[in-house]
Amino acid sequence: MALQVYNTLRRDKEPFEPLAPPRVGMYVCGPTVYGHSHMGHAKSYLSFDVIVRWLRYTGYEVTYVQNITDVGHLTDDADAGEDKIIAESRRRGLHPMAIAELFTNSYLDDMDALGLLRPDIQPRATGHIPEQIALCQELLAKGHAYEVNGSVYFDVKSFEGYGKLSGRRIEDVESGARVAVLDEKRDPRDFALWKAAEPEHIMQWPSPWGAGYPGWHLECSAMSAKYLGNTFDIHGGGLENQFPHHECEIAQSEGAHEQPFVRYWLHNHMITVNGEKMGKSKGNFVLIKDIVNPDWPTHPMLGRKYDPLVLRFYVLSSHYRSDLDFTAEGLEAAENGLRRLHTAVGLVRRALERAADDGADHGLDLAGFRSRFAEAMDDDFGAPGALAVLFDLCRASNDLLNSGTRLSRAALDEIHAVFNDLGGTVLGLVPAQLPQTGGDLEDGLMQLLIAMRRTARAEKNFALADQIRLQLTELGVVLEDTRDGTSWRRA
RNA sequence: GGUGGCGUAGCCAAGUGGUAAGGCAGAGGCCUGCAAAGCCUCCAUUCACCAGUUCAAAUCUGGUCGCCACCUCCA
Repeated sequence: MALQVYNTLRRDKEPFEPLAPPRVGMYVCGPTVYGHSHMGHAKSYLSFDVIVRWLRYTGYEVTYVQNITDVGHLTDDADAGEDKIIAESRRRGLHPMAIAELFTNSYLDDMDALGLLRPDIQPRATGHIPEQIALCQELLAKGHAYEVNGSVYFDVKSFEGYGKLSGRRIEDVESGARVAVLDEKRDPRDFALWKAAEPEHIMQWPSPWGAGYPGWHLECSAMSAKYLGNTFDIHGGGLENQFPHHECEIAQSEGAHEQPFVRYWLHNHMITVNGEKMGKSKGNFVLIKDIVNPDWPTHPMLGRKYDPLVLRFYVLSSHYRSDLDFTAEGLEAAENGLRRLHTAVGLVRRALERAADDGADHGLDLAGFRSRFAEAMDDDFGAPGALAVLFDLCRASNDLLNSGTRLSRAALDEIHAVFNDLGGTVLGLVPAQLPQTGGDLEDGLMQLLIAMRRTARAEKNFALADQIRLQLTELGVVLEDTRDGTSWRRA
């Protein structure tokens, strides 16, 4: 079955047919860097990470662009309020660019920890002011925008497609109910492309309309066009950005370029925490560092830190297009599930270490596992179903390795390759180095203790053998006796 | 109020017309000096509820109830 993707534009799954295969242009709305990344970011970027990985695994040459927003989004609404980065810079007494730098680095650290592939291009909004001004001019020239008092607004009524992504008819988008209407706008639904800056506004740039700064939505239209062209294949982002952000992007891009903007719109659904919406205003968001960074204070809800891959497993255990409730229990279950996967892979790797060229074949239908996995992923990137296939393979593989059959190196290599390809390359859950083992010294000491225990057991000195094992357990180290010898891991 | 989505076992979660994947938790067994890990067996006659279409529905249609998201900063 060929890849099917759910396209928000059509509200249905459809076959994925890129503009110029095998090339795929993909743009995902990146973070506004004014705070540390939270679970919402984890879900979104993890989802698109696996989407990119699957596209590449199946042969597409993906150019993955993800912006870094370091200016322009306001605390309030499109027309009033303060730039969030400037607000944070005031709180911390740092220059806005220092804030952007600080949280860009924080973001990248978190994403690296979770094993995300870096996007091919990560353009900054402040690095693309000329492109944004040019787009603004284009829209003015085409009659889609107008200038008032040094600000430029998009004329929503001039673009008939406005509302096609979010399913809103333009008449329904009644602004003014909650947003104070600015007198200078012709229509309350019009949105800012360029805002005139007060003299004291720190982040401002010269423009044909005077000193100012770009509006909310402009950067994504300008930067996606620069790096992916006026029409490209995939645009991803969080569901909450569907309206108004993505709707406005479409208006800007199609208004300026007069050709379709994006072929497939993909939206990931949201994170809740203990059943409640996670939001800035609720103050209940859980940071990625809360969960995985050992140098960060422990979150009271969690009590301890987790391997970053546990978080990855947790997110991938639900579909990107369904809501995910974040709970301590869920994280615990994810940790156990991930361990099961890692145990199975570890078993194969240990067997591989002492495998010989001769030996039995595995007798498994590995092609069958691969094709079932592909079927799940090809159905709108169904990671949960793909994971289930991997667990079936775990059972089959464990069973085989515990059965006493001596498998040939080639047979073990083949099993290992499936775990590596599907669990590692595609899902990013199987690292080259399994997390159970420590450094060289640690492992050396463990081998010493394991050898001493082996001697004790050989001499039937079970009291000593148990003492070693029990005291290690208290230290958080678990010993496992297998037919290939004793291994250890952190509890 | 407008728009969109969801409701599957104790929990998480696949499945979108052909007779309920997988994970966690739980029970029993095997293995083990004892464990741990692993393996085997069991764990939803049933998919919020009510009608309807069909040989056949968790899957389609209509209705009811409940939950959520967006419309306002958020991934």
